[in-house]
Amino acid sequence: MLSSVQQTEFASLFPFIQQASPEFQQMFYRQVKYAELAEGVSICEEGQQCAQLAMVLDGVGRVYKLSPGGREITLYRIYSGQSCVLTASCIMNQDSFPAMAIAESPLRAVLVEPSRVREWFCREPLWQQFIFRLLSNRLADIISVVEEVAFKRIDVRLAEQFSRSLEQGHNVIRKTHAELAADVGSSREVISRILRDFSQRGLIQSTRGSIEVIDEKAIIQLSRE
Amino acid sequence: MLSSVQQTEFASLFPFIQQASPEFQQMFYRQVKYAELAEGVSICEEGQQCAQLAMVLDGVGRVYKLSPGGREITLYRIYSGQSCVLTASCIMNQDSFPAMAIAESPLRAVLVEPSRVREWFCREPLWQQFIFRLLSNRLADIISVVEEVAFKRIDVRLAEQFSRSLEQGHNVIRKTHAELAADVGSSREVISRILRDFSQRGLIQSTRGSIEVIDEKAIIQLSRE
DNA sequence: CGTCAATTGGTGACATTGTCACCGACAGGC
DNA sequence: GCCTGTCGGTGACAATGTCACCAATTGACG
Repeated sequence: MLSSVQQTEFASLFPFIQQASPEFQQMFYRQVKYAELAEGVSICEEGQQCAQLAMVLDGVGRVYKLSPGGREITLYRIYSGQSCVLTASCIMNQDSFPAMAIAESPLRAVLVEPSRVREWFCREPLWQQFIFRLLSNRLADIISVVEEVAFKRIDVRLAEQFSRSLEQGHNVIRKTHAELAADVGSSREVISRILRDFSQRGLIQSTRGSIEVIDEKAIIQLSRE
Repeated sequence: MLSSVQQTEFASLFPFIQQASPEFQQMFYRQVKYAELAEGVSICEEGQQCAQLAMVLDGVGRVYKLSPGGREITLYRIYSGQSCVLTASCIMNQDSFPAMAIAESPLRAVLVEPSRVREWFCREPLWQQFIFRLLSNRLADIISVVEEVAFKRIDVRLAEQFSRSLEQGHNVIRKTHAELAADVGSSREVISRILRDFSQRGLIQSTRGSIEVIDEKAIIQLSRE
């Protein structure tokens, strides 16, 4: 059950709910739960059944693959107003989860029971459409990950990451080399070497745990290669 | 409109249709088309709107990404009883197609108009479920492609391909080095070198355009690394 | 404040993979 | 038999991944 404040917040982030009938809305809000997850908490483990579908109000979730050798690659991130499709898909098919998910920052979310997810999918077209859109957007996301990994040099992919930060107005990226490596699916040493080159060429300035973009134009140009 | 022979074939490959009401079945068969595509014909180009959803009766389709530099990587294949989800997903969302698809062997398929795909998705739960399942299975497929590309050595991935052929009872693989490269997302030269090693170690015997697996156990073991 | 352990980043050496520029061998059409 | 295009092979070099270290910095704790 959500409080009315929570309901308002939810409705502004998941606007499809506003188009539903008052009855559905009421039932929906009655049957879901509100939850907070601390940073770093695991949401879903590889191979597990999914306990619930999380619809994110605030914070960032990260879904990634882990290799036996300990390397990682980020598949996609979940921001507010989104939800973890993999969870949705494996809930719908009663499958096990093919990846890992953690709270990358403190998360506030609305949780839905698997049985409700399925029930509403059959009964409520708006819910159905929400889930379906999510799923097919993620499919596109992950295809672009394949493209990146298969075809692009790592320096270019790092530049892309930095460009994305720049677009959001952040020219300082607070990440360790290891975290960047996990994002692009490479290893720390490789990232270190590339960042050293970037530094020497005057593109960035790097300190422990954070990177400042100096030559924005050059970074953006590199990211387009 | 499908002939009654075609209807029978379709129903055996897409059994969900048998559970639908007679009215739906009738309407379905009346509103779809039968088509044959020659080997090598393009089904969908990158960035295009999808003209129709193809449900494959016979033959194999291949969906792949192309890099600017001319390299390729196979995302998944479409066998009989399946359908191209990407098509489905971009039809549903009226999106453009994020990859390429071609007929890898002569294809016989049933074609559905985009407007029907959407209409039935809203009206017929069985159709909905069929599309949804397809989509979420492909999501899992593509995630495993990411995993392969990001974490596995190419010799291992080649061995996996050969293992899959062996499982189907084929110890001769009729593919060129360039085709194998396109499958795993590498370049011909790399494949050539690895196959030379395989040959020298007595794992395979290779002639122009085809590869014979000699040491099945070793190939299977390598594929598990 | 000083000490210790964990985290972060740096490095050299070497294996794997990707790219480029070739070349020769082979097959099918004529 | 002669072309032409496809197929495969190769050497050289660049980019990336892996391993085994080490040094610097940070934070916790006494």
